[in-house]
Amino acid sequence: MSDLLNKQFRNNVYDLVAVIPSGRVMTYGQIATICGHPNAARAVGQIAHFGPSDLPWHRVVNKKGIMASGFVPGGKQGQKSLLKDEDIKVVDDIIVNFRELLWQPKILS
DNA sequence: CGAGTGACCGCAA
DNA sequence: ATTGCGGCCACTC
Repeated sequence: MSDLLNKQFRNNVYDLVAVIPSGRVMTYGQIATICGHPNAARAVGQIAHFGPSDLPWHRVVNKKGIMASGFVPGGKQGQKSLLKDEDIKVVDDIIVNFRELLWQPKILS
């Protein structure tokens, strides 16, 4: 049972991250909340760390709008480049207009 | 099986 | 406003 729930949570996170459009960012807390675990932001980070690299983790940042990843291929440098490549301006590792770029999905289907 | 870690968040002093 | 602490969840040792 618990295993299934854990798996579901992971699957949810994967799905959500995979749906993040280019030029948009999302916070761990937001993802965790939408997944059904409001305070499982840390878990999202763990899933991101051990999860597949097929997903745009570089669009996932912490509540401060700072790139917490740094673990993505290329390190923070690559991360910043990727974000900039998507019209996301980053200054001092902080996303500009982060509030505006924050993508809020309309409830998981 | 038990304990520790971590790409976090929120609240209290 | 800033700093410190706890709590939650998943994964590894």
